[in-house]
Amino acid sequence: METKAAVTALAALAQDSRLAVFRALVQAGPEGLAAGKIGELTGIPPSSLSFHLKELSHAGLASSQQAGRFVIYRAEFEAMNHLLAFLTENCCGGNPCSPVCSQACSPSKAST
Amino acid sequence: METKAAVTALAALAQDSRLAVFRALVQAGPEGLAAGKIGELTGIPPSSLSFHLKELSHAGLASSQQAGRFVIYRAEFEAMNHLLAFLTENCCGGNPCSPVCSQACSPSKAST
DNA sequence: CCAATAGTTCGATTATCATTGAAATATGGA
DNA sequence: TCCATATTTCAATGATAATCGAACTATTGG
Repeated sequence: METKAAVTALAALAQDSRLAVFRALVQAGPEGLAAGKIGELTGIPPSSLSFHLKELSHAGLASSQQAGRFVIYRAEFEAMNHLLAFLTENCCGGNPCSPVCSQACSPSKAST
Repeated sequence: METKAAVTALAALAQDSRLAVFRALVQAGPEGLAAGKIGELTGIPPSSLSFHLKELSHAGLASSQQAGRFVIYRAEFEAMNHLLAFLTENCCGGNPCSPVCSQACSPSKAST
């Protein structure tokens, strides 16, 4: 991941509403959430929400899919992983170290 | 980690110069870098650099220590880990999953 | 085709942030 | 003490971002 993409992604997350939206999507998992449901969970008004969802999508951290009248949004887990990896890349000059070793979630195999 | 701290940390990283500075600090490891050295590595002019270092420190992502004429800056690895954990917290609703499992650096024990 | 539901776009306003030269401060050595 | 080196503060400027009501588009069912 290049610097520019990382900055864009970080900027997308560096905002109250968008961080709340993104975390909701992460917690929802691969099934995603309809825009309306996100609004319900976060209390963000529709026009603002749409704006923020577009930002997240544009940053590559979320994707959308039309499903009838609804638009389903999903977290882009791979982009997220790339971002985390970028932030800690070559930690401590590549020498054996332990400062930064995040363990995001259960390492078990996906059940979906 | 609460939302506010996370937004502050993300905002601190969501900027070209600061991201470059932070990554340099991560790669430097626990020994840190003098401000001048960071300027040398990144090409950021002193006044700008000082501004950005203050932002990173204020966000809790870096710390500083006076050492003679120099000021040594270090990445705050623990804050970083908390941030990464916060972003992926309760991933997929806590169910066994694999979407987000970053492996930041060698899991071996620190040698420092 | 019409009404209802789901989301998005637009636009005007407000607020916040990045940049950097010049001046100030701090430290160490002769 | 005095100078050179290292870093920070100040202040003015320019640029970018957040907010949200109202109007618009899209889809479904009757």
